[in-house]
Amino acid sequence: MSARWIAHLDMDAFYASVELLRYPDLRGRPVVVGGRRAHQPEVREDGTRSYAVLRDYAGRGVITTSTYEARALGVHSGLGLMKAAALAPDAVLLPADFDEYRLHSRNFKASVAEVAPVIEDRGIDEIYIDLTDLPGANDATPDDPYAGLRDIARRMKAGVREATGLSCSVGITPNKLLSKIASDLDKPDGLTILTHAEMPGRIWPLPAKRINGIGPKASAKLEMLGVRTIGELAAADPQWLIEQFGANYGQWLHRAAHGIDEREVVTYREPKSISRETTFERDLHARTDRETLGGIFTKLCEQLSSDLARKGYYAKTIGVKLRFDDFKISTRELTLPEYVQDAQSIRRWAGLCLKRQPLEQRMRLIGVRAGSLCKSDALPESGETGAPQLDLGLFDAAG
DNA sequence: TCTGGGGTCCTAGGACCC
DNA sequence: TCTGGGGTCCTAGGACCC
Repeated sequence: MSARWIAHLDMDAFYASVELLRYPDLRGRPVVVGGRRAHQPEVREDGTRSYAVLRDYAGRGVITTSTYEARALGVHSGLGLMKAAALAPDAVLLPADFDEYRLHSRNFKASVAEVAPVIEDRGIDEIYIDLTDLPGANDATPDDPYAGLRDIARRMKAGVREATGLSCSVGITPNKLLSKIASDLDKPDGLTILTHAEMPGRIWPLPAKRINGIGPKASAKLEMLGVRTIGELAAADPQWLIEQFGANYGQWLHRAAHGIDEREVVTYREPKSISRETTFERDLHARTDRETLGGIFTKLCEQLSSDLARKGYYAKTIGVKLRFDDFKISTRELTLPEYVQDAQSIRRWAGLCLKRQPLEQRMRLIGVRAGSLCKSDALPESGETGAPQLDLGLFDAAG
């Protein structure tokens, strides 16, 4: 296999940076985005703006993004707003404006595509780019073996800035796994190019959880086993890792720690599922809040239906998800006798799923999910869908 | 006063079929 | 009375990511 060059490009503090574009007077201040009921800035009579600050926020919600000034105070994404308020009461709080972020997202991706067209979408603020076949990618000068890659990266970064006014960080390595780590090494506005030769110096000292795919659970277990850094993970006996984590994950851990990753840059993927969920303002109970819940549930089904229609999909499985007051999650799903898209059908099947849920506990979230998707124009002829897989009388009896 | 909303992938048991 | 294996589908839960 010939060597590859894969870039990972990550927008710097994306949502917060977009907000700073329209509220430049906030530059330099700690700013966080999040909270469904956060207040819009108000314009005073003298033309200056007044902003909501964290200390005034009451209710549910987490930080979606924060500026680097806020992060310095310990306020980063995922943190509950109430906890964040304790750390940084004077930080400015702005509501999320996803339409605006999506607009900038499209713009930055389009500008990168003009430099390098083989792009894998990884959400609203990051992409992988395959640079392998780009002219000049392997150009070197006497003082810089990566002069060609550096030039490509500079053109991408300049294009992103021109298209959006925003900065991004880029990592370039032989694969996605290493590039993802590399793009984070020099944030913000960074550029890091490295190969396997630099791993011992630059990658192995990092904590194991910096590897994409080692989350809170795995890293806690690794730590318990005395493995803290990627280097320690690389030094671990692969057989021992398999014993601890199972064949698949154990083997993957070993390979990841050695920077081995053959995954291709995938330029298009069909969606596997589409879902809608919402967390309530306060916990609700199936009995005492029946009508409120019913209204929310119906609305979610309608939203899901219009999402399916807009994207051109039908679904053959429908599922519901509940999150209870203790944060435990319960899901139920059904494979349907036919493909559905309309809100009434979704609501009917989702209702059946709901009937099979335990409903004693208070709930904080409800969600509806459509799976086993099929493009509208590729639906099987009616009659081909076959007989119902389940005797629905079963559920009536179960109540 | 904890903890959003949208996804993907993996595992594992049971049903069912050959 | 004891005893197959393999393959696929369905379902629930859980880890992880942005």
